[in-house]
Amino acid sequence: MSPAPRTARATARAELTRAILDSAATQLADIGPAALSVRAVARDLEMASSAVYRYFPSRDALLTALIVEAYDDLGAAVEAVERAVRRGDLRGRWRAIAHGIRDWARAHPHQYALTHGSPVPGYAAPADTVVPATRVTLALLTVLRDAQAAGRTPAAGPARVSAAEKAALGPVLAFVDPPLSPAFAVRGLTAWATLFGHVSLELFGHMHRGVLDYDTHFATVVDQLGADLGLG
Amino acid sequence: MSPAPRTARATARAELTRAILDSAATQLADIGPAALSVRAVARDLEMASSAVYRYFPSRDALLTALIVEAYDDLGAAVEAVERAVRRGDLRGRWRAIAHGIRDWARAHPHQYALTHGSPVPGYAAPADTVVPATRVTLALLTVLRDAQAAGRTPAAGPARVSAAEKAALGPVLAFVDPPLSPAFAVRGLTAWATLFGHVSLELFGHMHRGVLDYDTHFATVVDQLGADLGLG
DNA sequence: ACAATGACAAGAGCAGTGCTCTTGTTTGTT
DNA sequence: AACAAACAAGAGCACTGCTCTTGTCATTGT
Repeated sequence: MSPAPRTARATARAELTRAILDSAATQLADIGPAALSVRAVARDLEMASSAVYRYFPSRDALLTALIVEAYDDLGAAVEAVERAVRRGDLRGRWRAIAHGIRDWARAHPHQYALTHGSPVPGYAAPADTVVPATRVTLALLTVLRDAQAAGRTPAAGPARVSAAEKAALGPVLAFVDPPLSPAFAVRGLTAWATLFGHVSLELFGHMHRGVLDYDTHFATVVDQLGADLGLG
Repeated sequence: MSPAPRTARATARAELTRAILDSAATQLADIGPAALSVRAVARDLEMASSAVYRYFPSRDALLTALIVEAYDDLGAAVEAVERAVRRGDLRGRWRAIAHGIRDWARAHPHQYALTHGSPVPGYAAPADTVVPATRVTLALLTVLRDAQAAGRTPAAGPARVSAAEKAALGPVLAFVDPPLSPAFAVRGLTAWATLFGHVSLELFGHMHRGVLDYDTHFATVVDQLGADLGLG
């Protein structure tokens, strides 16, 4: 993370690192994470496979870099569509985030599988990935915070949240400032799970193809969740 | 699927097939699906790797068999806990199903990843898997049907379901008899997505470890969904 | 009872993988 | 100019899924 001197060698290294990532990203989008091969990347760049290991110490490290990029790409996409909505239009912002997630996932199924599918076996997501992974969660929580600040309250649901659950929520409440009320947080986390559950079930082929019109149904669910959250 | 003659050869084949599946299942639970190796299975059974291919034409076929077994295992586990609840206790049945899914997933994380995680790359789930995959969905829909028959109605949510959404729901309504009302189906599908979304986010490490007490929070969410469904 | 047929196990082998080690070259620093 | 670090390339190891060939056994038809 140091500024890296602008020597010929340093710029060459930076360029090659990017080239490796780009080639890997292309392969990832084409054939999926498990079939990603450092030898194939090396072939694509017309270099020796052993040379790639000078830039990424292992295949997993390369995969990790791709995961970080995917999270960032998703985060940027969601933030972009959400930013385009008038601040006061809480329902619109919620809709933008929800559909933004699904649209991105459908456009980048392999990346979505990498970030939100089963973790690559024998591979534990390193710390580098958690910060970029937070971006869309933060966008969602921010909308909830604004809703709370605007005096909205979750429409339905158990009136009061048990003390145990309040404790269970813990630091989640303080992810935004001012902190979320437990009731809002519970509904918010539920909506979050519903969103990703829906996208996962759709993308991973669990909603029997042809039996359901995803576009329509997802829109219905999103609006329902929005209503549950008291956004409109 | 033919009754298979009871010759010495046939029984030997059946036994070896089972032995292969058992060894593969053990490996799967240990090291995950991607690391599952037919050569390792062959080593475990002290046979030539090429001999395994006489029983399963490819590694994917072996994986498919394991997926079917996993779905059946999950289905059986959920049905077992649900059956233990008094029929009239709709909320209890719902809770049993929900917690049954999560408990099974936590006890068999690799199997869960196989069934509900990202599909193994370059691998499309064949038709054999869809029937066993339906078991838990059917259990959930049956509870909803019974709730509907008992006069319950979804607590919250948009009063009426749009015509487009009714059409989108399509055959899902008729999965049980008598068919589900659209309002119930929407809520039910949403709850279904929330359930699996929650379990996936928890198991795949997206809910920041330590920040949330899963046991308590999941119970809260389940009860909230139950209330949304009008089950108590 | 015998011979033909099919199922089977085993081994060698191919093409591919991640990764390491060694060798020789280029670049940047003192 | 001298030295050290960074680099590319190649060979090689151990592994993978899978195929093909060879030889053996059980089952079946005559």
